[in-house]
Order: sequence, then C-alpha cells, then structure tokens
Amino acid sequence: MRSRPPTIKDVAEQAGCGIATVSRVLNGTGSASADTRRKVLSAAKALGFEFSALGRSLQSSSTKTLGCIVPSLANPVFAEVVQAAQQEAHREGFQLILACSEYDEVLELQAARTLIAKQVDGLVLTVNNAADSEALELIRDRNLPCCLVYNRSSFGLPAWAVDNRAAAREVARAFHSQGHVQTGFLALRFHRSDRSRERYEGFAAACREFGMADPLLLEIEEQDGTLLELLGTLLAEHQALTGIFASNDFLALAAMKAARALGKRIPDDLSLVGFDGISTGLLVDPHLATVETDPRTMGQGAVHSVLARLLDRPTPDLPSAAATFSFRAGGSLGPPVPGKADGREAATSLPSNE
Amino acid sequence: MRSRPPTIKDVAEQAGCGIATVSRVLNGTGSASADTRRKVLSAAKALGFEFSALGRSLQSSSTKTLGCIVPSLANPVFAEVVQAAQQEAHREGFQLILACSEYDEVLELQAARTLIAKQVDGLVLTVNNAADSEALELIRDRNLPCCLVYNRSSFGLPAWAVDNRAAAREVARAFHSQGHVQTGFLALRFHRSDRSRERYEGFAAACREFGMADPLLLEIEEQDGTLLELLGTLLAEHQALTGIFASNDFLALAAMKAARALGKRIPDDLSLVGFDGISTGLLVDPHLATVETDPRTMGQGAVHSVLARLLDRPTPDLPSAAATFSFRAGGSLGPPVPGKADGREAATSLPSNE
DNA sequence: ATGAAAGCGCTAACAC
DNA sequence: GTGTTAGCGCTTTCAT
Repeated sequence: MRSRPPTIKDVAEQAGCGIATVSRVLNGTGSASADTRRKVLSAAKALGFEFSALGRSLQSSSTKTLGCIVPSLANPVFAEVVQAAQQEAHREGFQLILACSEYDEVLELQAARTLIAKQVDGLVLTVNNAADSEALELIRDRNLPCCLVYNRSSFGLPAWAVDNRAAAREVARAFHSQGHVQTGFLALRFHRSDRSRERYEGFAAACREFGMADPLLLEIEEQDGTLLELLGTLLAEHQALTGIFASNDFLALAAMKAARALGKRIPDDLSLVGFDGISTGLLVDPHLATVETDPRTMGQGAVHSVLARLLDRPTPDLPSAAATFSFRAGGSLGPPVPGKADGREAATSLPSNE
Repeated sequence: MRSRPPTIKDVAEQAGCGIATVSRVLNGTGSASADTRRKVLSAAKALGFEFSALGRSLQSSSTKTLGCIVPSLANPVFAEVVQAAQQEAHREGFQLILACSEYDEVLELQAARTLIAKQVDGLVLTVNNAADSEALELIRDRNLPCCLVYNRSSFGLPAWAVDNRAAAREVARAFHSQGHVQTGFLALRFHRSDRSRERYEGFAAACREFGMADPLLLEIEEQDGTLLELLGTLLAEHQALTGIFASNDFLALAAMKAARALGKRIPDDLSLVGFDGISTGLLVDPHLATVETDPRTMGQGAVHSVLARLLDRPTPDLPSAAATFSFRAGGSLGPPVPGKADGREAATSLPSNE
C-alpha cells in the first residue's frame, strides 16, 4: 500500500511548530531560530518530505509547466524540437507536458484544451495549419504566453519559423542551375501541413520564375506501411521527371530507396532534394541534397520567447528569414543525364565519392 | 493583460446558485432542475469556463499525469517510445510530462524528484543503469506506480525490455555462420548504458561459445560532432576485423559511412550489424543488418502496466524474452571476402540487390 | 521569532 | 434539488 506522502503539516507536527515556520525554514524565506531550524530540517529529512507542487501552484497560480504540442515524434525534426525545448525549459526550472496532434486538427484542439485546463504557464507548438487553427484561436483568446515553431506567425503569436518559400526558391534555383526542367514536388499529408504547402507554392513560383516547367504535385496520403510501394508506383508513373523535391527528408530518403528499386541511379537518372536536414541524410550514399534547418535552435528559441514573456524579460530576437535555413547541394542532386535508365548498366557506374 | 481565468465561483455567481450545483451540473454528477441546469450551462459558456485541473487534483490527489524519463530524443528509438507512451496515456485520459536525462545520472535523479513533486500518478522510464539507479530507488521507496522500458527489471519494478543478451547471441551466431572470426563491438557511452553493456557481454559470451575470437571492444565517448572522424580513425586502426556489432543502429550507420570513406565495401570488406531496427536502416543501401525491436510496443506496454496498477486492472502480460526482438539478416552482413580492401576496385563491384 | 488563519479551485458529505 | 462547509497542501499576511 502506498502511504500518503508527508505534507507540511506532518513536518510541523514532528518538529513541534506551526506549518508557517516549516514553510519559512524550508524555503529559506523569513527567519527562524537556529534551534527551530534544526528541528524542522531533521523532521523533514526523517519524513522524506518534499513540497507538493500542487498546493504551491494552486496558491501561486503558476505551475512552472509549459505545454508542448507537435504533430509527431516520428519525424526527427520534431523530436529535436521537443528535446531542445525540454532542455531550455529545464534550465529555467520549467517542465514540459507533451502532446502529439498526429496531424489531426481535432486532437490538436483537444490537446490545447487539456493543457490549458492543466494550467500550463505557456505553450510552444507546431500546428497543422496556423492560419486557421482553432487551438491557436483558443490560446490567443486566453491570452496565454505562446510561441509557434516551424509555423509562420499567425493570430499575432510569435513564431520561430523557417522561411519555406525562400528555401523552396533555392531548391528551384539549384535544380535550374543543374539543367533540370521537369520536376515534381512530393508531399506526404499535403492538406494537413501548411509547411508542406508553403514549400510547394514557393517551389512552383520559383520554377516559373526560372523558366522551368510547372512542378508536378505528387501527393501521398498513406503512412509508412506501404510507403515504399506507393512511391515505387508513383515514380514509375512519372519517368519524365528528372528531379524531385520532397516535402521532407524522410520522404526524400524513402523516394531514393524506391527509385533505386526501380533501377534508377541517383542523381544521374533522378535527382532528389529533401527538406529539414536530418542527420540521416548525411549517412546515405550519395548524401541527400536538402534544405538544412536547425530544429534545436527553433525549439530552444520558442521556449525562450515564451519564458521571456512569462518572466518579463526582453523579447529575444527572432532569426532573420535568410538565417533560418541553408541549402545543402551535391550528392543526390546533379545534372540530369540523358538516356534510358537501366538497372544493370547503372550498377557499373562509380559511386559518388563526395 | 491576462485576466484571471474564470473559476467555479464565478460561474455560480453568474448563474445565481451555489458552487456545488455548478460542479454537479458540469460534471453530470448529482441532479439539478432543468432550469438551474440551463442557467449554469449558459453561465459557463458565457464565461468560457473550464475546470482547473489544479483544484481538482489537489482535492482528488490524482493528477491524471504520468512522468516519462528517457535518455534522449535524439535516438529515434526513444522518440518512438515516448510517442507511443503519450498516445497510450492519452487514450486513458492521462498526460505525459517529459524529461530527458541526457545519459546523466544526476539529471535522471533530479528529473525523478521533480516529477514526484509534481505529483505524477505514475512513471515510465528508461534509466541509464537500472541496477543502481538512485532515481529508481526513490521511486521504489515512494511506492509509486512505475514501469521500466528497455531496461531489465530492477528494484522489483516491472519492465518492458529487450533481452539484450539473447539478441546479442543471435548476432554472434549470424557472424559465425557467415564465417567471421575477428569481430568488434562498437559502443557509444558504454559506461552510461546498461543496455550497451548487456549487448556486449552477451555478444562476447556467445562468440566464445561459437569458437570465435573475443570481440574487440571499441568505445567512443564523444557526440555526433566529430563522430565520423573518430569512427574513421578507429576503423583504420582495426583493419583485421571483418565484422562489427554496433550498440545501436545510428552508430552502425555512421560506421558504415566512415568505412566507405576508407574505401571499404560493405559487407565484403566489413560486415556491420546494428541494434534497434530504426527505419533508416532500411533506407540505406545495402540495408542494415540489425536486431529489430519494437519501441512502440514497449512504450505502450509500459504505460499500460502503470495504468493497470493505477486503475486496479489486471496486470498485462510482459512479452516473452524471445518475442522482444527479431534478427534482420542480409544487407550489411555477409561473408568476409579475403583480400585487401581497396576503394577503386571496390567501386566496380555490383551493389547488393537484396 | 513564530503561530493562527485566510484563501487558491475544486469535490463530497451533509444539511435542508 | 440545492446551498453550506470542510478540506486537499501550500504561501502569506497579520498578530503576538
């Protein structure tokens, strides 16, 4: 049986004094005679007493807790965001309550409600669609300190975000300078991610700007289970494309795998560019060309912004748009090589040596 | 300015009734006249009232919150564990407070303390060294519902763990059946992870059993920054090894990259086997041979175990040792090919087609 | 220096 | 059917 944890009252009793004295001594606030102090201290130790954050929070109306909502931890980008956010919060004595929206707006709203009910002091979150998120609306209405991550600012909330359109333009520029004309944009859960759509729109606009063909939008709804097969089918249907920009690195890597299964050489038969800059992209051969972002800085920055508001500190500077990403070239991005792709011949080519 | 959120008292006042009535109506407990009900409901809506979990928890001494401690979210295995744990907790109406120990026992203990102070109803965690974790001791002393993940049972706590020794034995068996004799065990943060040590010990014992040479222990302390260089040096120093078992997949993939940079062909010049079964291992070419585990099942199961104890439900069955992993062969594991490794020649070999 | 008491938001036992 | 009240653990006046 779990015996009720000792309370301040138990300590007071054991020490033979009032609860106020215990509070004062243990918190180092107010004064006490050396004798009382000793008695309180030893009583507390004997009982294994620790303050309950509950009573304290109720009293102070501050839980020292931040809510954190991300779509999923399966994407390493969000795992890193959360990890960094947790660390930064911890440094300031705050805990993190984690919720995953699973790319679902209903869950997202529900999570926001729950966290608000738990009286979190602030929130850090990536929403599915910042422009019309009920969760954000709720938070804004409650006037709760909050910062977005990887979403562009919305509802007047601060945001640590990547400039998706500018980044996508760099990708288009890179494809163009390598001589690509027919490209595709590969997206997973397109309608459930404003990031993905911004990347597509920026890419399409830039392709036009550089005189390339409009990129083909290749949407995928399913999850990992059959992902490789779906990609295989998709790639087989669009042999004319010489380059594909994927909405994130994981998808790009999967596409690379699927393309290889089709006998395609990367980048000769098909160039691939991802988005995010996850470390795995550097472990494959050739490495994945991508838009590198910095999830750690984002997560940390977002917490910092929230805490600044909470603790009345100067608001931290948001990074300039240009500083939110950097393009990683080479590897899976090269000039298109004319001629029919063939698995056997491809196999005799030298692997890139980067 | 953020105005104080409305309390039950505000609603009672607005509805012209007592707070108990409000509580009864809004909680659907007890009865009320249709008229009162209507007034309360509309008052609550008008005020945007939501119960504060704080007052409720203080009263019920249950926070509907679970603590979760993992070493890091950088390892996808733990990211998945946490994600699954969060989902399972959510299904039962529980939230998750997340803490990362960063492979540090001090942080681990501190996290446990904080979570206990926050009055979490239970804990799910992976500790650095289960056998002598002060955090576990604390939790055990408090008699708090708790379940370990990826650690073997310790302090009498239930555990959803992989049978590291048995799994490592399968790895040794695989190496042996391919004709390997001189192998190495590559470990990151060896002394900070009982999992890693168990894998090594099981591997070493099994190598002996199969008549192979004792595996060379290759330890690495540093983090990612210079990881590839360190690995390159290490591999260059141990050219005699034909096979390496890495303590986790990420490390194995990094080793693969480093080996290639040295001009080694995988698996001809060097066979590699990882541990965990992260999805990335299937995206590289050749795929990574590894011990597949199921982090989602582990995370979910652990929460389930804790909740069972919390809600007085029958204790779920832990998986049998043999069911905690499965060996994935092929790909980066093949027979050792005699002859000096050379980058140029290696380049002309056919890539594996799995 | 220290104790008594109010009050944070809520639920439940008890009156009426 | 509904209001009053005690009490969950704590901090903080306010007396003494």
